[in-house]
Amino acid sequence: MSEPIDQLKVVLKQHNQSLTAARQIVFSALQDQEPQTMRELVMACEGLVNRASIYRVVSLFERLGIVQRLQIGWKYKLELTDTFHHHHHHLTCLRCGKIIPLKEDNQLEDRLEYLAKGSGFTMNGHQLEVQGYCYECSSKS
Amino acid sequence: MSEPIDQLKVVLKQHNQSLTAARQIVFSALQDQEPQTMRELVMACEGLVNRASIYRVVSLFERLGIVQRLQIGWKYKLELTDTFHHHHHHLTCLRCGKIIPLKEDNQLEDRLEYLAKGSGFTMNGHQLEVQGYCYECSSKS
DNA sequence: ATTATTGCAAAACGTTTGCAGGGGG
DNA sequence: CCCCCTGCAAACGTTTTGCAATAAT
Repeated sequence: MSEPIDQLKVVLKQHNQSLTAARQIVFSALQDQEPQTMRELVMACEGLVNRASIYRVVSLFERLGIVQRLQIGWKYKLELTDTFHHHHHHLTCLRCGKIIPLKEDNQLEDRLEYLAKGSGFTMNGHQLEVQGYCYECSSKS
Repeated sequence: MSEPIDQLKVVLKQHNQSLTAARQIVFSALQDQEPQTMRELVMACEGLVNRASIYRVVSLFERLGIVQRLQIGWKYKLELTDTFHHHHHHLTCLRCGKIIPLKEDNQLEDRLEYLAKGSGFTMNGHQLEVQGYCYECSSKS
C-alpha cells in the first residue's frame, strides 16, 4: 500500500494540493527513470500534458521537495528526490554522457558537514557532480 | 610583471589567439569579483562590448580554461578558473544569496577520487555546491 | 458551487548565428 | 594587408504569463 504514487498523494495532501491527472502523469514519467531533461520530460508527456503545465507541475514538485534539478554540465536534468529514491550523487561521463549514481558515503558527507560548520554555515543540502570517463570509455580513448 | 592580464596574454598566445579589446574588458570584468551571472557580466560591459561578443568571448575563455561556469541553484555564474584563482568550492546562502568560498580540502578531494575509482571511473574534475544558511542569516531566522 | 488547475497562444528571456564592416598582428 | 573579431539584427529554444475553459473537492 506504500506505492510511490500513494506517497505522492500523501505529500500533496499535506500541502493542501490535489492529486490531478497532470500531476500523476508527470510523476510517473519521472519514476524509475534516469534523470531527464525538460525536453525529454515534455516528450514523455506528449499529447497528455501541455508543455506549460509541465513547467508548472515541476515547479510545484520542486517547492514541495518531490523533484530536484540536477546539474549536468551547464544544463540540468530532473529526477525525483531522496524521499522517492535514495540520497546519492552522480558521475557524468564526458565521452558517452552516461550518468552513474554514486551511493551515499558517510565519510564524504561528514567531512562536508564539518567544513561547512567551519565557516559558520548551517548546511541544508548539497549537490556534487563529478565529471570524468566511465570504465568503457576510459579503455577506448 | 606577472599581472593577471599578462597571464591572459600568454594563454591566448599559446592558443594562437589575439588579445583584443573585448577580451581584455571581459577578463577584467571577471577579475577580483564574486562569481557573476551572464546578465551581470553583460551589464558590467555595458556600452563597451556587445552582448553577442560577450557570449563569444566567454565561450572561448571556457574552451581555453580561463573561465568556468559555477552552478548556483539551477542557474550558473561565471568566474575565472583556478589558474587565476585557487581551486575551491562554494557555500550558497539560501536566505541572502551570499556565496562563501570554501577552501581546498585534501581529505574531501581524496575521498572523492577514491569513490569515483570504486565505480571504475576516471575522475577529471568535479563541482560541489553546498546550500544552507550563513552565520548572519542562521541567527536571524 | 467554488476554487484551483489546465490548455492555448503570445510574450519574455537567454543564447546563437549570418553577415558586413572594423581592428589586430 | 590579410584575416580574425566585433557589432548588429534577426533567428531560435526555453521558460513564463494572461485568460478562458475545465476539473477537483
